[in-house]
Amino acid sequence: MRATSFGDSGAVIGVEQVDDLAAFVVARETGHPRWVWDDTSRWYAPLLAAGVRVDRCFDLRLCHAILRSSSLTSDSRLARSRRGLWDAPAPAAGPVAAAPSHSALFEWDQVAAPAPSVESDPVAEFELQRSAVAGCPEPSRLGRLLAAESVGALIAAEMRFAGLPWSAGRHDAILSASLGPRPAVDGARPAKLQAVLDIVRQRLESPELNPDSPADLLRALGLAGLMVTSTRSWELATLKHPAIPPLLEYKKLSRLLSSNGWAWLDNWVAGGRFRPDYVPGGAATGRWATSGGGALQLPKNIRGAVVADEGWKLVVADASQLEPRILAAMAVDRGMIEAGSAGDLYAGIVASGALETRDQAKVAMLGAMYGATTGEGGRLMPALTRAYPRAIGMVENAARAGERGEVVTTRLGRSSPPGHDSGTWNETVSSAEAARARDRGRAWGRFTRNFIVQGTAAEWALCWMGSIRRRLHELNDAGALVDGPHLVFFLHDEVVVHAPADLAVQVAGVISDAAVDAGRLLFGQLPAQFPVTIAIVDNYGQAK
DNA sequence: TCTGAAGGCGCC
DNA sequence: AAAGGGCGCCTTCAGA
Repeated sequence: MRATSFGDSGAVIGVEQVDDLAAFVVARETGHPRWVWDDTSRWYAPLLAAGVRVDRCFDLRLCHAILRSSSLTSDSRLARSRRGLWDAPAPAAGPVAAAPSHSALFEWDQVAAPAPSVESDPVAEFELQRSAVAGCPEPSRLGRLLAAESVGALIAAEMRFAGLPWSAGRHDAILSASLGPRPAVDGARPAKLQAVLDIVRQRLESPELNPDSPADLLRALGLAGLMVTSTRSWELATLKHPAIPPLLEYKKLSRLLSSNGWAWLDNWVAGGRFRPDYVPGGAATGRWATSGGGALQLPKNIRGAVVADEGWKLVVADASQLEPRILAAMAVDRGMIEAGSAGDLYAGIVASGALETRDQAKVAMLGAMYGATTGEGGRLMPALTRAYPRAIGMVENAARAGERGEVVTTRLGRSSPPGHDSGTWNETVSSAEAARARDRGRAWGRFTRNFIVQGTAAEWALCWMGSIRRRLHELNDAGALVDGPHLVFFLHDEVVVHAPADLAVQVAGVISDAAVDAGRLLFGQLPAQFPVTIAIVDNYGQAK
């Protein structure tokens, strides 16, 4: 493979043939280059396997996706170019692969860019991206986003490499306690699940009932005189009938078995580690997704199986009330920022006299960010709007923009996907069609309303993690990644660090300091607080 | 027999 | 008690 070096002046310093990737990277890493590559996991996974860490990178595919749709770069050559190879979705990680045999690898400092040539050529793509950023109205903001997105990709690869410490024994104990022992035959119902089902069948007088089939269950409920339009748990819970409690219990247990039962354990845990396939930028808002293993839906009732190694601790941290705080800061709503300054934002809203109870404050804020129109959330909106016109005005504007088919943009510059075609609304003749078009428009408005908040919160989280990573590296700059404290889990506004016990308190400090860093990266000197709640525990189930 | 949609539910 | 945003995964079920 080939590597091209750029210098500060923007000139190409040299092009080299690379035979041993790991040795090549190790030799240059002391100069703190930024490694530019087409896909982080593809290049970094083999490096990690070879015991090599890198500080900084630039992930061309992830950054291309941001620049392709950002409203800040809509005039760029990149945004106007036809969709191509760089617009393809992330390749699935799969097993840790052998070193790639083609494409190119680059290091970069600060460069200016000549014109691109071949579409699939990473050098051309890199230069196209650099010119898009340089020519946009907010290059430093967008630059921070691209750096944050890229460091996220490094972290995703490192977390997959390190794995989440997982005790198969504890997991089995949790399953056995609620479901009964693992059945000898795969696919058979465990004893306790079967026992609960027997009671349901008996009380519904429906011995053949398949409780996993909504249609069949609906039929059986109807025959028992229970009129209900769906089999959702919350709807069933409103019914008074002796079959309902065991049925709800069955649903809970059955969910545990099918999603995180023994089959999941067999598939996803090996050598005491759970290694999810993280997909940075997997959601349109910039949130991560995962592919396989359902890592972002890890149920609370099995988190006790996440157990620190002997002599190690889990440092679990989550950002408190992140999204409303993000909204307050992006809108520069001084009143709402002030409400969050003493600790509990919702309590602060009550203290300001805007609403009566903490519960009201919470429901109203969620309603504002999600677009509640009815229910308590909808009813409380006028009071909330009076108290915090800037913050609420910001999400309202985002909603209206979405309804008009316009794009909205996060703090650092990630834009929403192209919206619905607002033109069809006026052109439709049938009133039913017009109503559908209006509903679609409003649904899109709820999406764009939430997009600016969720997307900016995702940016904050990336900056937070990036800073945690850098600070942890300072605690362990000589050893291998897993010899010192390292990130092992990320869940939108929550992180878990696996740390030697004697460093756990220091790690907690790192995580708090990093939250301050993240606030500054997004909002400068604005006095917005982003407090984190931290627990030092032996297993994840003990946190919160 | 395979595939995709729908119903449902776990997480934030 | 229920409603608003983002996801992934499991099961059933209808259609090719």
